[in-house]
Amino acid sequence: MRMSKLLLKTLREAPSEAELASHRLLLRAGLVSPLAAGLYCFTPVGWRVIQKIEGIIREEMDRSGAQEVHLPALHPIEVWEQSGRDQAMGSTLFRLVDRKERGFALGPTHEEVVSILASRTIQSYRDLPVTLYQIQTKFRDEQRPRGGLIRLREFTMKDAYSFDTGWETLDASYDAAFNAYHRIFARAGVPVVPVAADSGAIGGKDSQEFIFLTEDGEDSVLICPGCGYAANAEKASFTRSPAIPAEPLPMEKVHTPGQKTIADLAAFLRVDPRQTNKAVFYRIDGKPVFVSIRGDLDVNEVKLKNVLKATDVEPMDDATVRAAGLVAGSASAVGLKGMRIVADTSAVEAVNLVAGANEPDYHYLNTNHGRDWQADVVADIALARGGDACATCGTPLEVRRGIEMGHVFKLGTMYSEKMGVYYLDENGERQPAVMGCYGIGVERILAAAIEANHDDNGIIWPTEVAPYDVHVVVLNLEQDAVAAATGQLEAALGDARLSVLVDDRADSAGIKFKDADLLGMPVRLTVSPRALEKGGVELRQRRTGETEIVPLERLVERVRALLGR
RNA sequence: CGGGGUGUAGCUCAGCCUGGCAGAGCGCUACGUUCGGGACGUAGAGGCCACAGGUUCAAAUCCUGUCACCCCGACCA
Repeated sequence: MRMSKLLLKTLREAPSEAELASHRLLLRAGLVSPLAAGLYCFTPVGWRVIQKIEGIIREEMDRSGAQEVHLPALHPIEVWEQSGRDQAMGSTLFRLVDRKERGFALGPTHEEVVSILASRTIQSYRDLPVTLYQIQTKFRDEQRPRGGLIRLREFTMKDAYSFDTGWETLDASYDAAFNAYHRIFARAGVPVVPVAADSGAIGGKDSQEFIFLTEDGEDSVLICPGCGYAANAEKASFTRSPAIPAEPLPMEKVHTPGQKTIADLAAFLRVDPRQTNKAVFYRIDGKPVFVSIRGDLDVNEVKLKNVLKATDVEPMDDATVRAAGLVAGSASAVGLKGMRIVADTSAVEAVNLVAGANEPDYHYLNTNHGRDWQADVVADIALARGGDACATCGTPLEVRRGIEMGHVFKLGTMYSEKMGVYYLDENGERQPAVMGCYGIGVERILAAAIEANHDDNGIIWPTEVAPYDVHVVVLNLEQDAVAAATGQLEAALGDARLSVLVDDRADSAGIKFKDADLLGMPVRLTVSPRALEKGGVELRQRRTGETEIVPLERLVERVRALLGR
């Protein structure tokens, strides 16, 4: 490709809207152009990278035994009603109506549709296992698109779905996808760590996210430097610091004027926060719920949601708090009636806790579960934080930020049953297929590849996703020797199936070099009178900055070696 | 949806406080000179100052409302 013909406009300065390095470089290098929040146009160079990434995904998915299909992005709404997820998805689902007033949705994911396809094509255990995948545009009306390509409203996902006869063989399908994912991210130049993830209310079993660790990430993960345990913030388990041991003492009411927070209360009474009982009010699926947890801990709303098998958890609004007779700052489960009480194990195991007296400016000393109050549900609903002890080895956990690049998930039979994916087993009995699902965000790989591979001058493409293998800077193209060498080199590289971008523009050398650095092809060649005098063309590696003069006849060999082909 | 910020040329921004001809740099077009790290000269093109309403002799500027975009939180690839 000759740059004089290429639709590409690089920018000297990045648009002010961009904060993430990847977002800035995507715009500066002219790879994308914004259309609206969460919607981007890809220019020819940007699109080449997307295609490279999709190519890697196809190769690795095919290699893992998965089969590519293509499903509609436009779904009759009935499909979503059948699974019940038109409710669960809520306003994330883009909805529309056709000319006959029939309801449709733009697919945010494809469990339902792939299940319908599977239900018609899978009949016998002999048809299983099978893994289907597609590379498809997804639509989600996100609450907040952000970070350039990190969070889009229209994006490309490689989504795969496995169908097995049982949980045991699902493990093999899951592992195959897991391994394919490692290879995909490695080839795309994106370092990832798998972390345990929440499997949600769908009732699945194992779930892991592939996280690209970066300070600018939107997710928090907890990682144990001791044993390698890693989980996202919602899922992470940890060992609570021990309760302060004591013999139960009689409950006692004390005056605590103005003490509303745990910190104030603990200081006022000169007790450890672990010696207090924190009260948090929620509205869960429309009903008030009282949550009790030891004062030094916080509530993990995802764990809470899962424990109650709820779909909607939100803090209780002030009006409801008042209507329920709760006294914010002095509330506790002691004597509480009229709502469900959920307690973290910490609040139940500790002895002699300070708790609210449900009366302004008064608290009780020495409250004890079982004697003074009774939880309806006791469970692990505590949020892991940095510094908390690893549940496995006790080492303090570290908090890291990251971006979710992929997600693998053992779904089980929920969709099979709702969408009717049944097979006949060896005994002729009808069984639901056991499913798994596996997603990768294509644009996110592009963004993360840049995030992980750039310097102050621009992008440094990992060789497998670079839009072109070689960037040729031509200086003094008007000189016959330079023009001849350029043509010769272009042909030789082309014959060797290497893709080449030739900067034949009538711009100054400085502009061309700056653009070459910004665009980030792994190998830059400079064809110029000066280089030709030295016996060849100048080869510069983008990543290291090393330069060398390479004779034309040895060029292909040298470039191949550098690219690893 | 809550909180914060920004809307002026393709991009970065000044002008707004204190109302009075719409500006600079970069980019773009033409010609000439340059030609190994974002060159120079000359001449140009390019604007509904986000939108709507109001105040005023007069609004980019003051007031009200709306919209869009970005950032921080709850959701996800």
